[in-house]
Amino acid sequence: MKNSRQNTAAQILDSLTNDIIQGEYSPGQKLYIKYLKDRYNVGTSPLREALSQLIVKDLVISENQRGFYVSDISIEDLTDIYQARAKIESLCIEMAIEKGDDFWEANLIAASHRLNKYSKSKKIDMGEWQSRHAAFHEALVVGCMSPRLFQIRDSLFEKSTRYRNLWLRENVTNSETLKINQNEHAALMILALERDKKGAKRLIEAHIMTPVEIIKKSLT
Amino acid sequence: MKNSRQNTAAQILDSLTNDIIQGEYSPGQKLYIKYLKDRYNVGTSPLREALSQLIVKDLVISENQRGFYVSDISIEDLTDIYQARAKIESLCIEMAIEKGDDFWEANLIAASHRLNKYSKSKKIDMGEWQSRHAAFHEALVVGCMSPRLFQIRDSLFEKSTRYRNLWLRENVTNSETLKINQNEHAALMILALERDKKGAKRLIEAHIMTPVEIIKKSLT
DNA sequence: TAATATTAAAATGTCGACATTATTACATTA
DNA sequence: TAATGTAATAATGTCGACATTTTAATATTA
Repeated sequence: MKNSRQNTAAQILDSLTNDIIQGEYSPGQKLYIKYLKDRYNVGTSPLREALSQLIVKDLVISENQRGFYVSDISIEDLTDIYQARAKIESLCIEMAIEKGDDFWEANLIAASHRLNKYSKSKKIDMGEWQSRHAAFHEALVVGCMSPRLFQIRDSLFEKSTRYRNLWLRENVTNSETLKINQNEHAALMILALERDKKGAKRLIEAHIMTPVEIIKKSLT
Repeated sequence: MKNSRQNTAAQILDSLTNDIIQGEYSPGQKLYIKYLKDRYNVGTSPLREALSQLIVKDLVISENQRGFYVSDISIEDLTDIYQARAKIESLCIEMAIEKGDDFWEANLIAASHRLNKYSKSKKIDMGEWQSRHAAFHEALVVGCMSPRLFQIRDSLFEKSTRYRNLWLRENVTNSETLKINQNEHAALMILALERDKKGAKRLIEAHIMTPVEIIKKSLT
């Protein structure tokens, strides 16, 4: 079976991206070509093509003749990424509130309901919760209708996920903070439906910045 | 002489990026591996590594077993990119106005002066003008102090440059529009120094969106 | 001993070869 | 003629080999 629509380079890119984000490789760690070839069972070319793409994605850095390294992390970078995320998300929501139509509203209400119901259920699978959580936030911004802004949003989210996961490694999710979170989500939806741009912007920025202080502590 | 701090892949990435942005290759054009190898005198590996990076930069797309193509352009993409640029630039200026200190102000005044003086000179070299123009806009936003937002700003600028250059191929720069432009620059600086966020945001967004309609016509 | 030089080992980056897949040109059939 | 099948040509994507450079280990000198 030599199938799969993707070529080896694309597959290895997915695996590597995931492994770096999940903290399988530590920040700053050297990525030896030979080791990676063995581990993922691939040849030099597709591996290096994947690493080249990871450089552009800021997950890997390289020095000529000195190889590849997982990108470093820092508190400055953490805050910068979250700050940028907050501002972009805020921008998307502002535009969504300006442009959003009935379908946007309906879809938002539905996504909110799905997240809300699941948050109150007895046994919570974190994967499922994250999926519904992401869907809710996407429903908020999708009305802004800008592919480029979504792309920027996604890439910033990917970068921030790395920090969040490094933090999750040591901390189990607190159900207390989950409830506060849930209230904010409800409030966000209402502000959006009321077309309250200022209020929605203020809240989403605070909402996104909330975990920063906690993650900061884990990093020191 | 086998020097240069960069490796072949990095060099070829620069050349290819430039050639695509300058319109050396047309949108949608197929990029044959063999042709590129001959043209840039490189082997398969570094070439494919560069092409892989160009995919992430949205300048190239690839289909498995069907090779690489220069990314297509469209009016929708043109407007989306410029719109996103306008919003990001606006965001950066807003943050710069909030955070900017005396040095930011001084540097802004200086950059404005350099652009202004050159714009009034008799013989204008377009390269030099663009350089001073870019420096002025950078002086405006640099106060926002966010590496990630700058990165986003740069990548969007690169993408928009492609459209602008495609347009410049057929149209010589109009000295009339240059003057209107120059007035806007002066106004921008004043608004920034007065810390008028709303005014500066409104103007910069309009300023960036100005060329869109003209480029649109060239594309049809 | 500390600093420098020398050698050995290891890792990187580039190339051309080759198997696989896609495309084109041509032939066959209805 | 149009549609389908077949052979040939061409292009892609992957691999391992190899030259070059870096790193580590060891020896030499002041």
